[in-house]
Amino acid sequence: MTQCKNTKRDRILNTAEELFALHGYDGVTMRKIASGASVDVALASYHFGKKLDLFNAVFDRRAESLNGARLTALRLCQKDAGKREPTVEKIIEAFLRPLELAQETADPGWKNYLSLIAYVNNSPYWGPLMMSKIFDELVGEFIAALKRALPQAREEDIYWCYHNLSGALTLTLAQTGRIDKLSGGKCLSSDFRAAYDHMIPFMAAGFRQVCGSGQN
Amino acid sequence: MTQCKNTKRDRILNTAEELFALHGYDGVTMRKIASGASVDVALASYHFGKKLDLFNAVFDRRAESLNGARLTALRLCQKDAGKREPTVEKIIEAFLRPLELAQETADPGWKNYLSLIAYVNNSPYWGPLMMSKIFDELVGEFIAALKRALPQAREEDIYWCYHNLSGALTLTLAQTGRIDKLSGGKCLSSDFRAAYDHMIPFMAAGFRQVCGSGQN
DNA sequence: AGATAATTTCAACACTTGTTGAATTGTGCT
DNA sequence: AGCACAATTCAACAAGTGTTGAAATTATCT
Repeated sequence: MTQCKNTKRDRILNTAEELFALHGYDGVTMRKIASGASVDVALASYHFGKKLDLFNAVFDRRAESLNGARLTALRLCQKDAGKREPTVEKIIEAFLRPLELAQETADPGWKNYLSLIAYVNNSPYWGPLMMSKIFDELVGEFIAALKRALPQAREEDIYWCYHNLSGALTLTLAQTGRIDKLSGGKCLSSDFRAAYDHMIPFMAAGFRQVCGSGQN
Repeated sequence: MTQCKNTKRDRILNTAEELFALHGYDGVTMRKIASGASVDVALASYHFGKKLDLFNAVFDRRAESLNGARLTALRLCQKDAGKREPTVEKIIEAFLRPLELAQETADPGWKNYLSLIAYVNNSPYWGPLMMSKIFDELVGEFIAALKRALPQAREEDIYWCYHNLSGALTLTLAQTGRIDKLSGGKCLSSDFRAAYDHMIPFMAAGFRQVCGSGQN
């Protein structure tokens, strides 16, 4: 767990994380970051170099921890399944639940971080530059597991289904609050539990529909 | 259909559309727009006022046309269903197919516009400001239809399912090309037909799973 | 053709941007 | 204490920002 030291260096990272998630890379200035962190402008450059380097530092900071948690969840559900392959539902749950946990932490940094991931993943400019280096390996593991759970599926179908999953997840991470208004308050973007409790069976059913439903 | 006059005014709109979709509001300068449109900087201000007004003009330009097409598709599938309610699948298809058509137009403006919609919809800052005024009414129609098609569903479940649909759609519109790399070229973001052909049954199955499956 | 209005360019404004080098303060070590 | 080094601030830079008013050009109409 990334602890929340109150050094100026970490305050810069936290503020940058929050502002980049809300306004995107170009919508944030070094001065706003510095001001939000109650720090001189030059200090951010001193610690991180160029603005782009700071952006990358924010992006990388929680990556290992997050990937570790998700991979552990996958390994665990594979262990639970014994010799058989885990269910599609279990695999998807392993993919998603660690995010719910992160978002529910008291530290708002994780919420901001995941919102930043959503921003990057949905951006035609940043997506191709940033997503692969951090997430491709992990996603590959999950896709491999899904292929084994759906052995009769065509490979491309798996990828299209994953694309749907990734999109729904991305919008959830973004925390736009749109569903709050649409539903008239009946649903809340901040109710992560409800979001994932609905997403998991929804996505599992979609996978089975498109990829042919064996017993998994 | 918004025609593609080559007036300088329209060139400004088209270039702004393209750049806003790619880099977001703050990632684009009036000068880059002007330069891309081979036009003086001051002309954009002359025609549209402030930068934010230009952004709104781009956002509004194709809205009516798009909403009209989607509503027509909904009405048509309702007509086809006669006295019964249309299938969940048919409703979702009416929601999505007009977008595919738009993206497949020769004019790249529609692709850019929908990518811009994706940017706005996924942004915690812009989403709440811009999405409602244009899309709430239309979305309300579709959700009402889905409620009737799934009469035993709890209202909140419908909204959560719609949220999943909206997220997957958003990532598709964004055109990040991420699936291209992930799948090693087996899937292409630019293959809109394949994207929607997979999305429709996937989403319908998700809705039925979460919202209880009557005969619709 | 000539008058009027719409369009387009030019030049400039006040302000903000990221970044840097020098100066200052703080910290840890012996 | 004194020294080395990291952390932090200050001041300033050249470049880029949105916006505007006046001038110049083009279109429109009688």
